[in-house]
Amino acid sequence: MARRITISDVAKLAGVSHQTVSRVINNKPDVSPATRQRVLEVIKKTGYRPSGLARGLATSKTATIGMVVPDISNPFFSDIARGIETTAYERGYNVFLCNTNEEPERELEVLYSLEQKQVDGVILCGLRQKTPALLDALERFFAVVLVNRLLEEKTFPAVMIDNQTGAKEAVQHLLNLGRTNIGLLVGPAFSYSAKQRYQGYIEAMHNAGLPIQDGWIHNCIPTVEGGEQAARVLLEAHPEVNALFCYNDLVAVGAIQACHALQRKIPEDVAIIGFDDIYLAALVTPALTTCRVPLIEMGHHAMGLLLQQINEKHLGSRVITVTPQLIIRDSAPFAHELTP
Amino acid sequence: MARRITISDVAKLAGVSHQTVSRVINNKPDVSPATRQRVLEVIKKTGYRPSGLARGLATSKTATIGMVVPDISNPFFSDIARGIETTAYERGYNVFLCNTNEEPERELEVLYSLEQKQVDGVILCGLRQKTPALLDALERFFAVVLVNRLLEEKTFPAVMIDNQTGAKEAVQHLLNLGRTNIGLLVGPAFSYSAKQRYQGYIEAMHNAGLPIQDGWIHNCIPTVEGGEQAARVLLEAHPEVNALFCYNDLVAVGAIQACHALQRKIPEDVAIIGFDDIYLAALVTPALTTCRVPLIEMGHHAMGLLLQQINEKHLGSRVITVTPQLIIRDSAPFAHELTP
DNA sequence: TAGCGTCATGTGAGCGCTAACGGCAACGCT
DNA sequence: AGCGTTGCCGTTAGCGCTCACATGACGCTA
Repeated sequence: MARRITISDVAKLAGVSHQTVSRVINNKPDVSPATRQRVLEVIKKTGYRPSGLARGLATSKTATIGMVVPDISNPFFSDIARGIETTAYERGYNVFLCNTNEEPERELEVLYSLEQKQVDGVILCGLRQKTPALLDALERFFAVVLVNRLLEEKTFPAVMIDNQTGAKEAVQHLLNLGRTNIGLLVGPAFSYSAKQRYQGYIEAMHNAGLPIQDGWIHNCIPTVEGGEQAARVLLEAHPEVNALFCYNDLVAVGAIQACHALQRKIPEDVAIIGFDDIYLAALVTPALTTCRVPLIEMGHHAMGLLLQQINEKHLGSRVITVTPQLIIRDSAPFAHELTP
Repeated sequence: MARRITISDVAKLAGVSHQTVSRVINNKPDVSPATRQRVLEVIKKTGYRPSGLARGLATSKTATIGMVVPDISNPFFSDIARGIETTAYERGYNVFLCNTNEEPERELEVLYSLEQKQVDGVILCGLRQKTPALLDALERFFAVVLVNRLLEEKTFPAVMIDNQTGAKEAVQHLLNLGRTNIGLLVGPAFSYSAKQRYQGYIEAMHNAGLPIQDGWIHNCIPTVEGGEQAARVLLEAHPEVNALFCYNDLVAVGAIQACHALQRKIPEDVAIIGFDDIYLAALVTPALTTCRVPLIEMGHHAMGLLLQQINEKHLGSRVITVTPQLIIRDSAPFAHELTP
């Protein structure tokens, strides 16, 4: 492992100053073609690679952004990450992907870490905490974008999902299917998205002139297991329920499992709709009707907002909202597709 | 956005030299308790944060490692990432997770990028390329660990799966189930893992004194769609096949879909086994029998090997091999569980 | 011819940190 | 008393790059 080749080594070998080498590697115009060629040849021959650390220190820019997610295994976040990364790559930025493993206290640690690395900005997906320390930490970044979460205490540019409209349309689809006894597995009690999806459910039921049955609405952990348990409890207590709108696809898969266990046919006895359209939704049996959230597109938007902030500096509380699209599959088909 | 507080600012305010501040933040012993306290108070009051860039430049160490994966959405890789990250976190290292989006040429770009950032080492999962340029790039890193891939041209420490044993046991399970017409969806033609899983299939069939039927063996793209297509073609051409061993769980899910389309009952008509036990395997219907690869454990091993290399420097061609474990579910149950 | 502007290149300093070495005082041992 | 060791702290230089400014040569215009 030899000592690294530096800009000074290249300068000596090319017979120019270190500044000329810098001009060449940064594509500055004020270098003669002959000198440029000579320097490029030395660079190629020696395999010289600029140090990103030194460049970052000198320029206060690293062309790197941080992305923080609660769980990289969750397709919801990994699809957003893909969108962010594609846009970042196109614009010459690297993405430093940090996973907090669903441990909220690690969000602060990760932010400190990213600050030390002097990333040019951060994108936070599904923020779990909002302590004063965390808000302080966010303030120290030049550019910040939130995804799927707003903060009342401080506004940042954000990319949001129109959860209410998505939920309303999902419930409307169930109503179109002739179902009026519609249950709601609403996800975590204090979840931002859950509140909005609940509002969408309420709106659709009101629009149809139907009363809200508290017994048909259950909170649940947003996992397959959480969904299975809540659906089982709800359906056992309320066998009249003939449709379920679920907080997300994982919860919906759990509800499918509960129906199987209770010998309830899907969609004949209970129609089921999820939310997100993660890749799993099309692979389970029956294939899941769901609200597709354009996750990769959200990633593009988030990176776009961050770049604007980095380049223009004042974006205030700009919010981009994406609209879910209902994807009809077997778990809640169109009315005419349902065998009588 | 104020100018960042530096070590010199803290030194002035605390009335000491910058070197003393450095000693304090690095927990060096040769500072008096009174001086240390004074400095720590200034640090807390000013919110000073050391620059990781400057530290990296001065020490040639960044306490950061790179991890390269072909597709972060694939649970196989995201689970390995979790294992890597847990071990890295415990040892004070950050993980820079880089996704090549299944574009092999991006592997080289990502490696250049990681080199600029002067990461202390890299872990490469599922390497797709092995060009001379790529090998050169790998040589420039102080520490390198491969996951699920070896290179003939150059040895690096690696974490491997005992694909052959896993495959042999999966096929043995099918034989125990009384199936002798066992098909193999073998994955990509030039895949390292595919060759070993093929060998395991051959070994088990030979052990049972059964001839190898070439028509029962198909290559396929390692996706759900690839598996669905290959299974359909194979089962249509060879309706006598009553069991399928599949390259991985995604391919197996595809095979499940093909059986449904062909009105072949699982497992009564065709028993199916996958490989990996990604999270999806337990959620499809019927739940998938598969060889569970301890992915998180692989991540722990990979990071462990990398740390050894960073700290001790000469690990040669050390290879850790993990053994898959057969997980019996509905797609290929035990013989006594099969209804006659 | 003199002065000014442009082009190409070089010199010096600084970004923020750590390593290496030096200086000084206090203490203990011979 | 003299020497060596330890503890504490400070000064200097360097890591590898970029920015700012300076310099010399050349060409053009008044």
